[in-house]
Amino acid sequence: MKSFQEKVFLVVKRIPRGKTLSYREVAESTGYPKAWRAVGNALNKNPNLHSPKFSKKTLASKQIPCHRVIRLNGRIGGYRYGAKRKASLLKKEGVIIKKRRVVH
DNA sequence: GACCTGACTCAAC
DNA sequence: AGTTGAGCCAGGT
Repeated sequence: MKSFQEKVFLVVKRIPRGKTLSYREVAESTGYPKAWRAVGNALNKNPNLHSPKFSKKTLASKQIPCHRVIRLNGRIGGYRYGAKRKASLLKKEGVIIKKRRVVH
């Protein structure tokens, strides 16, 4: 039985480039529709972020694209290395951001 | 097992 | 539009 956070990582991993998912969507995909809080928690401990290789300058997370997970209202939300980086990362992938909000 | 944390969400103001 | 309090949940202490 995979732990909850492993499922989260799995779901996040298969988010296609240029697309975003809300924490709630991710939670639902894992089978825990109301565990969005825990989703954020899981991403915070994301193994990807623990890897020094990907810190600071290297934005792209090849393992887990945690930057594609945003808030329900379209706002960026949080990011271990700052929401700004998350936003620029998203932009680079083709996501349109206006006034710190993601546009569908 | 109880208590605290947090990259969340919702409703109300 | 920004803040606040309550509700939510897995994981760590």
